[in-house]
Amino acid sequence: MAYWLMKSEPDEVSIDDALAAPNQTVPWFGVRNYQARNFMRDGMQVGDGVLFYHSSCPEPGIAGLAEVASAAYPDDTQFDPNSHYYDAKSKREEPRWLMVDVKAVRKTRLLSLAQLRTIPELDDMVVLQKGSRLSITPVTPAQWKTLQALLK
DNA sequence: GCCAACGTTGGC
DNA sequence: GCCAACGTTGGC
Repeated sequence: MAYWLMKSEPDEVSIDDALAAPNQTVPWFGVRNYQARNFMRDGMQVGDGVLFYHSSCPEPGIAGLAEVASAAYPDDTQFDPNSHYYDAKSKREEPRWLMVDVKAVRKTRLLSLAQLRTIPELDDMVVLQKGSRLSITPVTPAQWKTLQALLK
């Protein structure tokens, strides 16, 4: 069992959108970073815990809890010339980009980035490191436990 | 809108 | 393989 933080722009897919989706599950399309892809491909397992993070919005922070609901599989948007996520260099026989399904568990109070930075136990969280931009980052069991207590 | 930080591309 | 130039992310 592993834990992850996954960023989503609420204008695109918010925790409310995910909760309203069929089976509270959304495909996590649009990841175009190799490190993040590799986390999905090599690190994630069905049932892993997910912190649903809202980014690029007025108040960025953790907005909900979710879980990994599928293994990694090809992200079809890479083959769609009309998609913002189209990648002309990716071939169907050898898809470059993958996604997983994410099932929303519940909405939480918004634990803002500013608040997260004040919690000493979370100092080492990857997402809080200077210059961190990765849209998917690992979370340690200790960090997860701390956050669960805060988000009860 | 600004800009720091990081990732990717491509010439050499 | 180096590295400059460019593109993107994302907080502010």
